[in-house]
Amino acid sequence: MREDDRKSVRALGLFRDMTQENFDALMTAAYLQRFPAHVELIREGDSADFLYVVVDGGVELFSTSDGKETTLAIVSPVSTFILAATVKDLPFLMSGRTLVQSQVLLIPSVDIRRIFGTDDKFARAIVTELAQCYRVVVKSMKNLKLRTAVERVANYILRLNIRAGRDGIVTLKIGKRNLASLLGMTPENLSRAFNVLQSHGVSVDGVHITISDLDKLAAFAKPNPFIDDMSS
Amino acid sequence: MREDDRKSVRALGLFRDMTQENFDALMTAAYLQRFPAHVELIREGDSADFLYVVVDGGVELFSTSDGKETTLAIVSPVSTFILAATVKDLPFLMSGRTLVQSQVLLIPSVDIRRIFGTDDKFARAIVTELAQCYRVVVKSMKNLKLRTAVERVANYILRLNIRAGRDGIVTLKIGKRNLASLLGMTPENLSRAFNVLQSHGVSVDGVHITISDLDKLAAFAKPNPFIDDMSS
DNA sequence: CATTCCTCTTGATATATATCAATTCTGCTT
DNA sequence: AAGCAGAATTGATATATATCAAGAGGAATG
Repeated sequence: MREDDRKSVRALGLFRDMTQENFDALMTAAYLQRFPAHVELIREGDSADFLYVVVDGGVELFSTSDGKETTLAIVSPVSTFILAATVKDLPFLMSGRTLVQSQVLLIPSVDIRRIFGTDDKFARAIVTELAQCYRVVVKSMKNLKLRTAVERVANYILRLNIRAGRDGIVTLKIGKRNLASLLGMTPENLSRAFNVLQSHGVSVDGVHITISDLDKLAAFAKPNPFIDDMSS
Repeated sequence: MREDDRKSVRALGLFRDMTQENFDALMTAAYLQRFPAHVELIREGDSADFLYVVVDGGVELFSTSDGKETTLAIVSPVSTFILAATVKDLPFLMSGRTLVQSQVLLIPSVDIRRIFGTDDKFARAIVTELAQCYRVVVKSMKNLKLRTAVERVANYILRLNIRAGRDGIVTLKIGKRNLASLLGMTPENLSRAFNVLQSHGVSVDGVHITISDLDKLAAFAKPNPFIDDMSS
């Protein structure tokens, strides 16, 4: 494992405050692996033997039932996923596959649970992380139940814009097919949503989105801090 | 606070393992209050000054945006709610109102956070509880994204049946208006969903639901353990 | 450079769900 | 017991979203 990869893992909220000794123990037990694109890393229902950390690339968390499939989250570097299954030692509720070639750190769940029992700072960090995850899903739920498909797309663009520096020029970092599934709609409908948003101050050219009239877009999207704010 | 109420709070996963001393400290700092039906206990965006425990009655957690409203959960006795906001000291993401006359225990968040820092067992219990909450919302999300409205109703009936003893006779414990909102549909559509389910082995008379053909219902609903199992 | 595959887009249509309006039902109050 | 208010149902219709089918563009491959 490269030194700066190790540093970026250490910098995560989850690992930042634990003792150096315990962090080293975790890293020694862990495997850093490189996977090609479109490889299934975990499958819904499997037991949670590892905590996963996306070090490089990107992972899609999705779920399947009765032939249908939906994307539940996109995990970008550097973040962990399936912490809840790991700490509860219960089967995964989601499957996960690489979107592109990715580097993933696999930390054995038994080590996570052992150190959770002995390292107060780590235990506290897990609480913070889980609470954060919970709130993110709740927001996502509200987004889905309280907004139409076009509104969800509009607010997604607004959130991208904030993360990209509020200059009105944003680039889609995931494919439109994935984005559609994440937002709970079909790819065809996403295409049409972009067309609708042309009359609300947005123009889309491939992965490049330009917000020509931010006020107009915001007036349509009606962003809500308790759905869209990433920080709280 | 009555002795058996105190006992049922103590029996909750969250409080079961903490020291008696710390539990007593929490209970001393807490207020047990009785509220009439349809009283708003917490409002989205307010700061989380208390952790709430529904001791008796029932509480609806809901959210509002741009004039629309949706029910996110129904909390039955004896359970806590808004733990995540409490431990992170962040604003509520949901509002909460009593459905019927209810007894609610309010535990000051500062005491929760203080004892979380000193009581290992309590900290561990919070992790378990948050992980559980997280998994429940994820399941709810999958239910919403992977199923049609009628399928959600069918699976809701199946889950009720399991909790009620699998005898094919279940009773709705919440109003149909609330149920519709919880399942992400209109009351009119819930009515029609019940009609559709008549041809799949279900008959509905007011709050009384009879499953006349469990296999037929299950064949239609296609229940999925990673969405519908309460225990995992 | 052409081919192929894949994603994206567009149009036509079907289905799911919501809305509006009108009753009916039900429990509660007086 | 009559009346009332909220809840639930039903029908008619509108809107949102999905599906099916076809075509257009783009990047990888030979």
